[in-house]
Amino acid sequence: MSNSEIIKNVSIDCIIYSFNDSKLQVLLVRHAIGKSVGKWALPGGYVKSDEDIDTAAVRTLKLHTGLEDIYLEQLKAFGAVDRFPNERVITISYFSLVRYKYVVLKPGESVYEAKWFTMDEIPPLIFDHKKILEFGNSRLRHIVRHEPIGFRLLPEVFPLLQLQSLYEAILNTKFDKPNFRRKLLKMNFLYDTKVKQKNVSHRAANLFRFDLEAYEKLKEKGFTFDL
Amino acid sequence: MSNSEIIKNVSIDCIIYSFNDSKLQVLLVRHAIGKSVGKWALPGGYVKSDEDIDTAAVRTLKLHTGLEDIYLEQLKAFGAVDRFPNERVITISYFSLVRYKYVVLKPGESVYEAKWFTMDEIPPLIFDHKKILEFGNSRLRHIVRHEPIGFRLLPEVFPLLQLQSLYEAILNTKFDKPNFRRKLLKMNFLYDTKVKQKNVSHRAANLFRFDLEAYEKLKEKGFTFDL
DNA sequence: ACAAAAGTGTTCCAGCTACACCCATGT
DNA sequence: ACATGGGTGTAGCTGGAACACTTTTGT
Repeated sequence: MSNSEIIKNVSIDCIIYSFNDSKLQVLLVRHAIGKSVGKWALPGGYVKSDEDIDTAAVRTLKLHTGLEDIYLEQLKAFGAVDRFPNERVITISYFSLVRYKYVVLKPGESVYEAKWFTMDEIPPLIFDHKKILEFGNSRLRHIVRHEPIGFRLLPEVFPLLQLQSLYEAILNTKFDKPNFRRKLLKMNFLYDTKVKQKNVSHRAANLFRFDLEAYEKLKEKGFTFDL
Repeated sequence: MSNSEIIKNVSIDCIIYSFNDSKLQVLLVRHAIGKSVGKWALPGGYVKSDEDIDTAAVRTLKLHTGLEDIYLEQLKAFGAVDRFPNERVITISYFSLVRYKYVVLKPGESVYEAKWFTMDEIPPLIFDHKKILEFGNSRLRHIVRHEPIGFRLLPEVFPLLQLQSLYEAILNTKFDKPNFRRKLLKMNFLYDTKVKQKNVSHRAANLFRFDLEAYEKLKEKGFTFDL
């Protein structure tokens, strides 16, 4: 335990998304202490006086998922006077995309259960966490169409159809398979590993990898991802 | 002066944009009291314990511009440990678009000068305000292409070419006049008032008005503005 | 008459949509 | 053999880019 103080008025909450079983999932925890014992909430915590807010978010994320070096972006600060009972706490929300299989759920301090939920299973949440989650969802839908971040939810190599289902699930649409394929390949940041799927009861697909470096170069040249 | 307390660890800073003389401008103020006397800064202030953060932003905006009911959106929280000297202050930045001619600059309390600057005239700023401003600029460039908010910087009625110059200035590009015109008109949220410009030494242009209601309806139907 | 900006018309072409079709692999 | 998804080809349409052209107003 660090010996540094916390800032009483500022907290962090993280929306942690993953993709499994063809569905978008979000990580929730049940509080083991404090006013909200037993209730579900977004994983969160306070900011320490000697750490940056981004560092606090990384710490929170690691605490609940064991993961570091993850896509993590600030979402929005929520600061209604009455959002937190009795005290004034402004929360800064973050959102994060993780690869489902890499996460080993381990309830951290002050939490006795951590669990993935699909969007139609979300239980009642404490405070304004439902609002935060909804805000995150709409941001996710937006950003996923304008930046190639969907890859962060998939294994490092993946068949194209899996990428397509991911987008279909998040955006709630259908894409034409041949056209989706061509469109993405033409963007030139998907590297064909030439490795094929194993043990599938149909023709094995080639596995692709997202080439971040190639994407960065394209972006410098004015390319913008748009789906 | 309100009798409510302020939250010591949380401040608000506003990036207030306007458009004049074919250029994007931003409002800066010079501090009259405190550690940064005489230095230029983004207009800001503290959050009171009995007001929402959005309310604090609206209050700050009104203090410096006299304006209410303005486009104002949260940008991002900045919370590096060392961003503020000696104390720990996390700031929540907002950005706002106003109509230049509606603003009467009146230095408020604790500020002895308020002034518009174009982007290539920005003086040194206190703390991390330069970083905040740059973040705001890139957000502005992004949002302006994906939501029709450019109108907030223009008079309520405007000729199309003025809209085009606005976009050209913000995005630093050139558009083809006929094509720009057709593209925007086809979107069906510009209402032709049929009123013409006066006293211009060339054919008078029709003045248009942004029809928010029409735009909202289009959005519901899945339309997305893209420039 | 001329300058300057408003506004219209039209050609050409890239890129997207829609859909038909063939390929590979496990049961 | 057939079901399932992988992957290619292509005809047709749409919308945007480029640019020529006409119109209106003030000096």
